[in-house]
Amino acid sequence: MPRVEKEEIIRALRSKGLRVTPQRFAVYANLLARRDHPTAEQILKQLNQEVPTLSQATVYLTLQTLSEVGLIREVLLEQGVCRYDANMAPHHHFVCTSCGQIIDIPWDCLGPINLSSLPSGFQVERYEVTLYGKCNQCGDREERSQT
Amino acid sequence: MPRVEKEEIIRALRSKGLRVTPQRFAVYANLLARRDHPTAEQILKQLNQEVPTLSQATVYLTLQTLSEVGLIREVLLEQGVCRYDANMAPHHHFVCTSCGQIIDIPWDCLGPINLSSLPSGFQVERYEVTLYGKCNQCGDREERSQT
DNA sequence: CTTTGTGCAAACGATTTGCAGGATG
DNA sequence: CATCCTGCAAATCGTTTGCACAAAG
Repeated sequence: MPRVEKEEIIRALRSKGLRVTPQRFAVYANLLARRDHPTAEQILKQLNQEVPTLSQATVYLTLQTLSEVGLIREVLLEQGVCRYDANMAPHHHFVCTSCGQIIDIPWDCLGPINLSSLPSGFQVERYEVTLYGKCNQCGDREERSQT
Repeated sequence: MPRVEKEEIIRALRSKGLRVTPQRFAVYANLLARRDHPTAEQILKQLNQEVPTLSQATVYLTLQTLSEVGLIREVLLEQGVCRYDANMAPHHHFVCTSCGQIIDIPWDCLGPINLSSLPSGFQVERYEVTLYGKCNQCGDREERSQT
């Protein structure tokens, strides 16, 4: 769990012109501490154990706000739910087709993509790769059952 | 508009064990003829001009069915809506950050991705790249306004 | 004829909104 | 103390479901 300094979180929020409220702090800190790309509901559920009164609307609104100012990003990989990620470093995603788990893949694990034969007229600002397959655990499980 | 033979559509549906109904035919044919990754609602709206009585539920259900049997695929690139694509050839997507347009990028326009330095334990079955930037029209527009 | 598909309307789940009171800078 | 944020509940939006009837093979 990458512990992030309180001060750093406060600085980040202030730097975007956002007021530091206990709710906003809690949501952002929670997301920074997780690597599982939670949904708004999952964040709410987990936080309600620590900060008993955190309203649903606030979580949704806060995530939207943080996303707008660029402190977090949306991860859209399944129909119907929006997941969030506080890892703003460019990176790719691996989606396990068995368990649905989403794993961050550091940018340098995939070589740079050659865009030179892209039809002209496209100005690419950024890109990301989504890999689909079996994760460590699901791959192992499959092998064992085939034996 | 890539015209697809009626017979071919019927054959495709039958090959998946699906009955050929006017509604199913219309939805699939419509999606095959479009390159704009429409939402269920957009398909419904367009078809209701030709086939006046096509219910909302049928469109949603049909898209779900076609997606399950592998004749079409879901495209999840914005929060809250599911778009569909009848182009089943592997390909990438370009998303215009100005107009939101989604454009298919043929597989061969991007060189193969080097997966060799991926941490072990990942069995990649397939992948796709999402490019973000300015499309032809939006890029031009921007240049002109800067002059 | 058996089974699968359709239409309708109600149900649903995730997310958003309006508004009044509360906290931040 | 002006502004921004929160909580609550109701509203909204995309999608799904139950059920009775209709159509496909």
